[in-house]
Amino acid sequence: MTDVAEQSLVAEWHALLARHAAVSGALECRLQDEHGIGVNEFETLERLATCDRKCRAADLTDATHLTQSTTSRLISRMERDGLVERSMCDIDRRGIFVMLTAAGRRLYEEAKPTHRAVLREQLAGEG
Amino acid sequence: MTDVAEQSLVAEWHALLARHAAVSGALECRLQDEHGIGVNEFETLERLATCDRKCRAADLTDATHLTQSTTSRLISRMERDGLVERSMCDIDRRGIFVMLTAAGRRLYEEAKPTHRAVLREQLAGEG
DNA sequence: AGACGATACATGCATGTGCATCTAATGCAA
DNA sequence: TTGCATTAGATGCACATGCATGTATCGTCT
Repeated sequence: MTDVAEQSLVAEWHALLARHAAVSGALECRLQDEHGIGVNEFETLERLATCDRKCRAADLTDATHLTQSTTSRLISRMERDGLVERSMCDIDRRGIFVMLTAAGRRLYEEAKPTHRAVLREQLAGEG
Repeated sequence: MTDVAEQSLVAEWHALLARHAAVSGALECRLQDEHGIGVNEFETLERLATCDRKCRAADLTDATHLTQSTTSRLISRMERDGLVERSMCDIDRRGIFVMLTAAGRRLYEEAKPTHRAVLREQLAGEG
């Protein structure tokens, strides 16, 4: 690999880092300020809202790119805040289902326009 | 904005999230396993190595997309591990200079091929 | 010179994170 | 059926992170 090719690879990585930092930072601020949730909470709400209201914990791990343990605690925090509920998974009693509460669905609907607006601002003309 | 345009915006964001998670996750693993450092440590080493060996703390904050306090602690950890040194900044006594030690420079040179290899694997054919 | 807001960095504190591990349930094999 | 490796999720622990704030210095204005 030539030096110039390597440099462009590094530049691409730095661009990816910068874009991720910009978008997730902006989302984090706006979602926190306007709705009191973070990016991971929003992604979790969205996944649950578009998943027939019933979702395994492992599905949420995939959706958020977090680890299994972090997902477990995220669910706990959201449960504490009344946004989701855990329920026993009858087909596999090791697992759990996570479901949106009414408050969780309401918060998702409220936060969604903010989320989309930030994406429009941050990703404008770069698709 | 049409629904389809909104969906593509969301898809673009999710693609960015996935790419970031894949590349930074792979870098984190490989750099940790093979050299005992994380992505932020590597970016800091690289910045210092390509910056005439002298850098203000604030410059490192920019390079890593971290906050100021996190950067301060990152420098502390790297100083504890013998990779960098803090020195008084004579032109502005509020600030500090951060410099690579010989060990820090050696570690950077060792880790750089790993870093580039992971970028090649992860970013292949997507530039 | 003296006062005051701005800037650079450090730090106390609460919280988020991953790793390793634990428990319980599953599936498969003997 | 019993035994054992595997899987789902919870949790103890150490550590990283950000926010708010503290300290010292700088620059400017009077």
